[in-house]
Amino acid sequence: MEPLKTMSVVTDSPCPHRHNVNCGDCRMKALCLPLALELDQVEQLDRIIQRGRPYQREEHIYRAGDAFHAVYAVRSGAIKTFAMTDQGVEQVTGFYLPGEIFGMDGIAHTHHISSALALETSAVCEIPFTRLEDLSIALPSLQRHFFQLMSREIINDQRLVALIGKNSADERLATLLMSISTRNAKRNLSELRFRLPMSRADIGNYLGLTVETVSRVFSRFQKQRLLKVDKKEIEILDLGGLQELANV
Amino acid sequence: MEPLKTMSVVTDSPCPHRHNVNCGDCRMKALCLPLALELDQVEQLDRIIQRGRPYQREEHIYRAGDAFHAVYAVRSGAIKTFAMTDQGVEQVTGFYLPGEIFGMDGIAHTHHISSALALETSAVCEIPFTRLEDLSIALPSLQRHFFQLMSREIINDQRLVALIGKNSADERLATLLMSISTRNAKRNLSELRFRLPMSRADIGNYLGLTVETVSRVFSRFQKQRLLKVDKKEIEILDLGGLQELANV
DNA sequence: TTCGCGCCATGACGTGTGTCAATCAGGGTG
DNA sequence: CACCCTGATTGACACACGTCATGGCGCGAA
Repeated sequence: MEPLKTMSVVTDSPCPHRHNVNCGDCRMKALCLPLALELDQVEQLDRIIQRGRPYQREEHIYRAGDAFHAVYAVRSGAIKTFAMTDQGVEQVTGFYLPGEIFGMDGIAHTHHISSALALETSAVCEIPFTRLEDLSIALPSLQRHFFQLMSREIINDQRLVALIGKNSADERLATLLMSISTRNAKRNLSELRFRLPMSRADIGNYLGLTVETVSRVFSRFQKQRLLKVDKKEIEILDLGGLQELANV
Repeated sequence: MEPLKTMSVVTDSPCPHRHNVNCGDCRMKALCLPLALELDQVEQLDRIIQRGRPYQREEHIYRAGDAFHAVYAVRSGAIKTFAMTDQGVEQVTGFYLPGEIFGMDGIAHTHHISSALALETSAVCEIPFTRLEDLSIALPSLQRHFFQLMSREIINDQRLVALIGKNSADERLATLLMSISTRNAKRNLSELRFRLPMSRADIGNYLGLTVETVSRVFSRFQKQRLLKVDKKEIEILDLGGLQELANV
């Protein structure tokens, strides 16, 4: 057996969840807010960002009804956001991976209308919103970058509407898998082998399908030699075939 | 026959599409961008807004591929926005009524990725985006207001995802009708009688349904005495019943 | 007027996905 | 070890909605 890779969270370099990392040193800086900023501007942003201890699996970052005061960036792990319809039905609204921003739907109101929880142990940067607003006035490129981030969120949601409204179960799941694959590639992880952080139920909820259908599609994809599936471990055997199914 | 009501667009008071109206006099100012601004700030905003001649039915405000340089506010009429999937399938992404802002999905890129066209004769305010950004730096309340507008767009899209992913055809159409009804009420129009500006095909496309299903649901709603339907003219007979079906 | 064309409505039929139920594997606990 | 519990898989069946086809209505053109 090879030596243990990470003994504890206190180990200072290789632990992905350590929280004493500033933006300049963060592995995700190329994907995240600092993208459009000069070095000294990144330092200004850095000073307003708050980093707490990592969240454990199933722990909430915020809940619907909480006062809204920040947006969040994922540094490690995976986050799911979801809303409740007034009949008490959960609606998963998104899965967020390292380098991605979530919580922007809270800006419209004084309180969150959706919730966010960690799907696995996750480190999260908290960006107090009023201070981000102030800084955006001082740094026009930050303002622009944040407008663009929100616009991208709108585009993503619209694509999801199209996906759910017009595509079959196979196409929906293929699209989600391709999305995770390409997002992994951006983070220099394998685009062919990865572990899904969310349950089948979450996937179904997100894609407008039942758990049973999600399960059947996974089985079908295995029979067609598109995937190798072992619980949450996914290996893409035929990226081209999956891409063709996916709604790009 | 009674006297003609509006002889021409030059008539200065009752024509809903006239374009020589500034924000301060606009009937929609309570719903639109100026909402959060002081009087002198509204004047500043007013100076950057461009108002052209009204758009005719089926005329494009912008097309996918056009350079992005502005967001838009509807002053009269009705606008539909839509994207094309790369297989050439149209996806209607929204219907916009007077006082509402559209085009925010273009901010993320240098070019529009969706298109917008007038469903009927419509007057539209064009808000050049770089000037809006500049002004947002000078007027923090404008920056905040615009962040909130975009956030609201995100929330709307997420609700649409839930609607399409989890609700029946009846519930989807009821929700759209209730949405139009309440938006009409905000504009001091009747919430019980209105004319749908879009075709059955547009409704179906937006809600992830076929034209035939939309047609059948309208018929069903008439049999159940929820609605009176005459082509595009809608009269809501049982607002409570419709509300109950709607996903609020 | 008559023709043609969109748009809408309605019926017959097929099917993809939901529903319900049974079973299984894995992980935690006593 | 047995036990339970949650998540996942698989099968049988039902049904809501899509598909295909027909026909009507209203409107503009000739």
